[in-house]
Amino acid sequence: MPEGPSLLIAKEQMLSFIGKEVLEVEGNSKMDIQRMKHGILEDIKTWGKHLLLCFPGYTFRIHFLLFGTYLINEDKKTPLRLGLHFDNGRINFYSASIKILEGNIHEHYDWSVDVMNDDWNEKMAMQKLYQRPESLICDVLLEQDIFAGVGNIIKNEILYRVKIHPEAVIKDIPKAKLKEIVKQIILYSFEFYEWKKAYVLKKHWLAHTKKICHRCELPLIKKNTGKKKRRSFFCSSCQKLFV
DNA sequence: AGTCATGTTGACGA
DNA sequence: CTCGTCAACATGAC
Repeated sequence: MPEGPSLLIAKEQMLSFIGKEVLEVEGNSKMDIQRMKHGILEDIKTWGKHLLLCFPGYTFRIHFLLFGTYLINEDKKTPLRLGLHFDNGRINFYSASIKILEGNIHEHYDWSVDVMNDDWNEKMAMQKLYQRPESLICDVLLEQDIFAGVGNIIKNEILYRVKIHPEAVIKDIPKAKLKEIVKQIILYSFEFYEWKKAYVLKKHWLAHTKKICHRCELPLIKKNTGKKKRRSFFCSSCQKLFV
């Protein structure tokens, strides 16, 4: 469920609950989820991979981690982490991480680092890249402080698109190319969003989980790369360490 | 059936 | 203090 575009879809599917009173709360979360009972859901926001249920004076932050899911007006067998009932339906969250953020939500988040947000600031992202010349591009793309919402799929797909090797060092990548990478992150994230909504996301993957490079027919390399050791799929012929 | 993965945090030791 | 490593959480696709 995780990457940023999926969170935006989740939010859209829950819009009808905004402005509604929470009539009943259930679930095995250790947080004080009963606090939401009789609360009015003021707004739903997303920041990167965070889904934010905003109430007056506090916000419940839902993070799906690797396995988290949600259902609207449906149940499944796995333990319910959090269920919210409204007069027009209900939301169930499973194996998600839940935290409470006190006070004004804007005090907690910098919206300009969220790649799906209208306030996304490309220049700030570029500056943060320049500040990390020794980092590998595969690590930096997953940094939520720089590219909130980018996950491993987006990482692999955009590096394949721009023909940059995941183990390329930032300082070896020309600024124009770095800028192209940052622009592709935004472009691809919105394509991801459209494809996911249409249930055709996987068939548009060019690199992630793929075995063959469709450009040169050579086998794609599968390797855990960088300090984060997350799996990368790449073509060692098409994708360059130095440009 | 066993492996592994769209993720993050916290503990621990060097 | 910072860095790297590891465990923990927990589900479903293959």
